[in-house]
Amino acid sequence: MTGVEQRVAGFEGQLRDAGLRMTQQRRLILRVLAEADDHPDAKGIFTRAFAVDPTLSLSTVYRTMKVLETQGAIERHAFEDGVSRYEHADQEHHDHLIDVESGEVIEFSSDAIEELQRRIAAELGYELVRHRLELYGRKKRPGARGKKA
Amino acid sequence: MTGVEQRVAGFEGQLRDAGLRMTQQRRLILRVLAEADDHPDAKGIFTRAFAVDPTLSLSTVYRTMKVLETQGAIERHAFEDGVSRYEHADQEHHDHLIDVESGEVIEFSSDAIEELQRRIAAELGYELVRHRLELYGRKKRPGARGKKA
DNA sequence: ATGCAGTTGCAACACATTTGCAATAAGAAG
DNA sequence: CTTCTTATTGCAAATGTGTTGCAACTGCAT
Repeated sequence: MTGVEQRVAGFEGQLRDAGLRMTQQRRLILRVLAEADDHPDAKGIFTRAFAVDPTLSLSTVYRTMKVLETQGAIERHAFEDGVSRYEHADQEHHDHLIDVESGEVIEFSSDAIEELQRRIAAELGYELVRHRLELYGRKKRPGARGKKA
Repeated sequence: MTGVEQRVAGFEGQLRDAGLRMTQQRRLILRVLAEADDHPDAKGIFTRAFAVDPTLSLSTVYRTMKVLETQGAIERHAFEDGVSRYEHADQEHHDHLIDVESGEVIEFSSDAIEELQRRIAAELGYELVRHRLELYGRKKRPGARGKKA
């Protein structure tokens, strides 16, 4: 819902407040991230941005991701494929379900699970700081109900 | 509880059944894993085993871990530090809580959370294949109750 | 004791990510 | 609008974890 323009402008303000500069490459990367509706990795971001500005370098993408993560502007995830994937952080907390066949990433959130995790941590004598929850599943055919006959 | 000897012998049988050989280095690595009560990474396993047999090579550790994982003898985990960590698989399923201050890994299991995950996946139209759940927490001081005053 | 695979050690390689460094460009100041 | 300071960039080289080709070696079945 939030406009891409506003989102980029928001990031820009955040950077400036931290004494950092809003460069052409950061603006570009920010735009790519704001427009992404998936969870691209550094190379994916680089590819999309490179299409717009062929002078951009991959290391700048990595460095920018680090800066943005520090600023809390993006979130980094590492699913089972090992590489870091990113998404902008202007949305509420959610976890991920990964389709083991297609690799597609579906976002979901569950208050019940959040609460349960907090309780489990508490029972172990810990205060929950954060968590990582990834479900790996296979799409059920609409017709099939439960286990296959 | 299970004796280290029996555990190693068990692994040995598994390997043999799969037409694989029980070599000195595998025996050694198996022993290191059986004796480990933490979640060492390849280098950690190598270091412990190397202390016993200085002719062992790191690549053998990596190769052995792959074989053992395929045999279902060990489980591989990748926490936030990125490297693969291993533990023997002769125990029931459990998840991990990592102490953000000390890095200590605590194991736990919860039927409630397992069930909840299955239900969430089902609601999204997926059959849960596996999951990854890691809680990151800070130890509560015994005296403190809930949030600090 | 013998022979055929499965295994090993080593070095080279693969890949994601980081970093040193000189050149460049934000953006504050004048 | 020019100047100046220094954050930032591109490039190449370096890391770090994990993999692999290959010749030598060794389980283990016979």
